[in-house]
Amino acid sequence: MAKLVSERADVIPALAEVFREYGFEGASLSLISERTGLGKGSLYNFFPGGKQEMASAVLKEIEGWFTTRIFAQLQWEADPRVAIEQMVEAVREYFQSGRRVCLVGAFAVANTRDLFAKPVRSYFAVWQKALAGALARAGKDKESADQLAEEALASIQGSLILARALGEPAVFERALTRLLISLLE
Amino acid sequence: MAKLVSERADVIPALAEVFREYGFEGASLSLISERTGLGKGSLYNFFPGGKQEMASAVLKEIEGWFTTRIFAQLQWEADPRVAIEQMVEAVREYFQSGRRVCLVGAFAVANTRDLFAKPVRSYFAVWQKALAGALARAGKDKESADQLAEEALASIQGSLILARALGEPAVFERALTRLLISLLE
DNA sequence: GTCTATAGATCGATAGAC
DNA sequence: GTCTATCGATCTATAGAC
Repeated sequence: MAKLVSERADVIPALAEVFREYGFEGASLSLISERTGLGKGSLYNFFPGGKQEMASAVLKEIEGWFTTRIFAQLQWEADPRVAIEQMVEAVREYFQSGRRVCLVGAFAVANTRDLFAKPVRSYFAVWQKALAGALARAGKDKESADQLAEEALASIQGSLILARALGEPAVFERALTRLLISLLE
Repeated sequence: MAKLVSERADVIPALAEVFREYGFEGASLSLISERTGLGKGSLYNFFPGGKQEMASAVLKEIEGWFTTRIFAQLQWEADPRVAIEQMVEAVREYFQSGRRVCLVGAFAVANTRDLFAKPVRSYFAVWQKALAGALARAGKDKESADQLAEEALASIQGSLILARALGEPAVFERALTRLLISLLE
């Protein structure tokens, strides 16, 4: 055991960072090779489908992270208010207080959007449904739960963009603070 | 007069559409040539700085559109509530009810972000300031005006992403409806 | 399994005929 | 001023040595 990089899963975090920083098209194979420390041969050994399979693997890992850390709590945590608080904290941590861009959001508007339309759609749809469910269990009627969840996701995505555009991560922090209040009131 | 395409300004709308659809890197010169109907020679005659100058020209035109149609009203319209209503309508129209992506937002998170950081920052900063000013004139205190304006921009950007990701332009429409209410209440 | 070398295509940009 | 032809660089992906 204790191998540094010898399994497919080991390179995915590095892949994710490269795609986040450079986007799908901007992340060239030479750059990926450099940042993962793997030659192109090794990369194609792990991902026979090439760059597209690498990006798909990253999206799958992201979906896994959110499922474990956020969606599952929203669905199964006994106290939905606690689950919502944990969601906001996990989101703050994941996006590094507004310094990290959302790869799924970026893929949603990029020109490569059709390549990843299904996982992108699923990511937001599952999140919206899980959050709306928790809000409903917290006492909201179905209609406003659906609407609040939709607003929440849009607020997270929008404040990430605004924070990045203005060079002010605090915009993201403020949005999360308001979000917590509006979801729990 | 009545020339079809014989001035620099005539090709900018087509350029804007290509950049919106394919992003900066995805918009290749061959594609741009095809969509504008101009050979590369002509393109470089209009834009000696190449693709980067084309994108800058597009950003400048976008800034001009928003300045005329939105920012100016927010600043100078006698009734700030009327200006805000007009803003929401202009935004709905501009983004084609959620079917059109925001190029400035896309440039803010793309890997080319440093290339256009200044105009991107300016676009959002000026908008936020103009909207906050109108809200203040409508009776809000400065602090909540600033915050509301920030929320509004994030909501527009976020709902555009969400609408695109889910394939549901209605998400954007709903966000605008809520926005109008929250800004005028 | 991992590397280097390179194929084959396309990129942004330029040169030169007209 | 607009085109075509083409440059050198870079891209994804593959082949083959080890």
